[in-house]
Amino acid sequence: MADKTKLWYLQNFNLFTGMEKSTMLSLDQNSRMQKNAKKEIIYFPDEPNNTIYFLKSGKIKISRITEDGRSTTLQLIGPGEIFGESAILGQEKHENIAEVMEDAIICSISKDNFADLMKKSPNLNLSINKFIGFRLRKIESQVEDLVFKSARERIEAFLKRYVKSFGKKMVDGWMVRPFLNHTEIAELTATTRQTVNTILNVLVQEDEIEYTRRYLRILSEDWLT
Amino acid sequence: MADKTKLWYLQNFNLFTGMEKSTMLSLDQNSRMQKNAKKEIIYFPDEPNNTIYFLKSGKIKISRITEDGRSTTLQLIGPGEIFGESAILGQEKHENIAEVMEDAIICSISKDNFADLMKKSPNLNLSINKFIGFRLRKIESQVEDLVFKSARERIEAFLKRYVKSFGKKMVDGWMVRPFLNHTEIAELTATTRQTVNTILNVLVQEDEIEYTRRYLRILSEDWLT
DNA sequence: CCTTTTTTGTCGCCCAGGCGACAGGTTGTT
DNA sequence: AACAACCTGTCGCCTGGGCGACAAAAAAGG
Repeated sequence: MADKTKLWYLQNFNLFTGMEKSTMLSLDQNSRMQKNAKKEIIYFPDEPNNTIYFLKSGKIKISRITEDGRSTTLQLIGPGEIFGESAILGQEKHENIAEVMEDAIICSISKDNFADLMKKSPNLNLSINKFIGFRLRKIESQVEDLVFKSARERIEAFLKRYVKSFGKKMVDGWMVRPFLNHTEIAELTATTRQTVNTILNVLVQEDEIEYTRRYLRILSEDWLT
Repeated sequence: MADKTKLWYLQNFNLFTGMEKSTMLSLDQNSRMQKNAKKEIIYFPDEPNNTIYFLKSGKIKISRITEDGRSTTLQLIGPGEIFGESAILGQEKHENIAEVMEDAIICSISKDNFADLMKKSPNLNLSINKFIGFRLRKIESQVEDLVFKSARERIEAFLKRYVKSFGKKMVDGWMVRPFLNHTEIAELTATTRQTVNTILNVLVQEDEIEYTRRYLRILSEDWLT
């Protein structure tokens, strides 16, 4: 379990540490920066898939939508992570939707340019492989959670991961701000808004957490493990 | 939908078509063959992860087990596919269990040798990337299914995929043999033995399928789409 | 401020499907 | 042929949690 939790925040390793100077340089030359505000969509399903994105700051939500409009979140992308990586995995069209959750600064590069870079830099290749490995394992454990865990367990597990990836350690526990609303948590945990609400309140009752619309605080360090 | 179904059998592309002769040769030299009977375990969770496997014939089940013994199947590997690929994705220990479901012939190569090969052969690298891409998308749609589909829908979807990947087209529909038992189907669809039993019988009533312990036949071509 | 929109909080209904239990079939073994 | 081991078929109970509905609170916008 300790190991499993590690997985979710280890991924924040910097993709470019130890990268050759030349690679960094040509990455710099071939990429472009953009700013995107909350709620903007970076890509839609069925759009051609030819760009890799690096998130400098903000948060991106990768999710799936059914024809009848229900939606579930597959990944939350944080600063230092990449997304749209399916382009280098030979996928022609997006199947997911990428939406900005918190104002973001994004750096992007065409898949062709990136493929060239990967050919030239074994280090980059290795890092990317590792990165994809993380992704794969994350989704596998998401399947495991869906199959074996109750709604409450999924929500708790999510809170822990979230606070570890995005929170700060304070004297009196861990703290994240801003925090998500109930609908967003529901989509992340495959539950409903109402259930999230109830369970969150139970956790408050039980003095595990403290939360408002602005922030979430985990009171006891122990609870995180 | 048509496209989504495609995904599940497209993966049977041969990893080595268009491979350089030299690569094939050194693959041949560095790999070794083994035969494994049904129920043998190829690897366990927590074992170090330093081999890539190619399945020549038979079937392998990749699954996860909880401490209390419940288990769910993540992937079924068929002839022509690889498994244990997480080794090249920087994972040190197995998290899944690989079990032989039908007597298998397996070819294996150490991850170090394989990494060397990949460095030398851009084609291999490309194929592997594609392959990993398929894996990733499969699991993503598995998450989608778990979240949005009913037990019946999941079982139906599974039958369709299964028969398309492993079945033969006959004059009077599609046919697979041997077929799985109810517990195995339950683990593949995240349901229970009893539910599988009931739904299978409903499908027989409705003249969609015909099945015995030995085989499964899909009666109407239409039903498959 | 006052109005509109977005979130949160709570209830009650309802049902898909998990689970135990047990009976009858089938297959493999010696 | 008889026994063991496994697989299929069926019932009935029981509950987690989805879903609609609506009220209260908070935030946003003018």
